Amino acid sequence: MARTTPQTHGEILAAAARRFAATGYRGTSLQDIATEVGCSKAAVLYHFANKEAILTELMAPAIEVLRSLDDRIADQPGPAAAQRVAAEGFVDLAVRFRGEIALLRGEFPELLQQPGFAHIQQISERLIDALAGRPERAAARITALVLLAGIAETCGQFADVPDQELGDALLALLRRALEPPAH
Amino acid sequence: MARTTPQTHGEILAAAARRFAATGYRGTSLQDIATEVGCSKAAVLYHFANKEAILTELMAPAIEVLRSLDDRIADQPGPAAAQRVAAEGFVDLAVRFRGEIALLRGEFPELLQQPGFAHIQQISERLIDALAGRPERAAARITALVLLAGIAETCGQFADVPDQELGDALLALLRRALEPPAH
DNA sequence: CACTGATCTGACCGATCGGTCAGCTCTGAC
DNA sequence: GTCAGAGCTGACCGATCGGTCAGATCAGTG
Repeated sequence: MARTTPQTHGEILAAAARRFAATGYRGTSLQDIATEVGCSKAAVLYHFANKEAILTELMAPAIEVLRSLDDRIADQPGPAAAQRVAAEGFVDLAVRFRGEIALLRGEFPELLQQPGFAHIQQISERLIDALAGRPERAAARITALVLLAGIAETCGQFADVPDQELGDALLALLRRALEPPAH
Repeated sequence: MARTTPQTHGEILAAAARRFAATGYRGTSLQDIATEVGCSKAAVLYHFANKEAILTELMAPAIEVLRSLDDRIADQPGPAAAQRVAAEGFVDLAVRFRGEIALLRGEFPELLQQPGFAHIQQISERLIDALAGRPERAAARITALVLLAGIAETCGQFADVPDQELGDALLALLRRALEPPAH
């Protein structure tokens, strides 16, 4: 019965990803994950300090890319370049990590308030400003927020669309919808 | 101590709306609502059959408008007219009921699967097809879904924006972003 | 006055949650 | 052969959840 394999850690991650995608983070219990893996709930908590640690590890790669996108946007010389980099970078992020993003489906607000994700909210703010181009205009901010939230909320549903096709469609949408920055 | 007023029903509804808006449907317990009202949890369940019944009653007006919009879309002679009616009707719905929609923030997927909201999902499907204009094209469907989800997810955050301004911004966004139907 | 029905309460229920803990088993090093 | 430690288990914990129930309170009616 006892597992001699130290790969349980990875199996738990994979099982958690499947369960989170199916029923959400809150809607998935540690027992659900344990059952999917075929081990006890205590075994899950042997490999991870707590439930949030599983989510944090699953999201780590996506968060790292988001953080580097934030840096790249800050390095741009002007709002026009920042908007272009933000749009392309965010679409790339959404397409590449749409599986991971889907795990958070419908739980962004709550999860972003957890201690481990506090800085994500600030990055999102800057991303919205960059996308808006003219963040002082309410309409521009509304546009950027709708598009950001819409892509984040739905990209996980397009698991069967090829990366290239999805990326092209989203980028075309952003180019049509976003308002160009001033001057 | 005992309330002689039969207006508790309304007070519970108002309190539930506040709590749902603050912490979401799942994140709000019957005890939370009772505390906000200043009565016992049992009193809440005296006025409502169960927790879902509170949400159902809160959402009833918005759902009724959504249903009538669905009918109006079906009555249109062609895809171009259907797209126009869908866009204008959905924006109007989102603006007028952005308070109610905010209650569902981040819980659409789970809540739509509850028995009382089963038909909403089918209406949403038809709304997306109408907005897409050319639903046979993947890119058009992606665009429509992103915009629909984005507006639904964010409109509750614009409580301080006047109806007119928010409606204009959203409608302008849809007109820029949606692809015209074939003919 | 007695009675009724609407309103509301506190105590309680079973289920489930995230998390803890003592201890078992097996493997590899010495 | 012995021992340490990694991996894992089942039993258990306190908290919280939605929901139930018997009964208290009170207004209105006759």
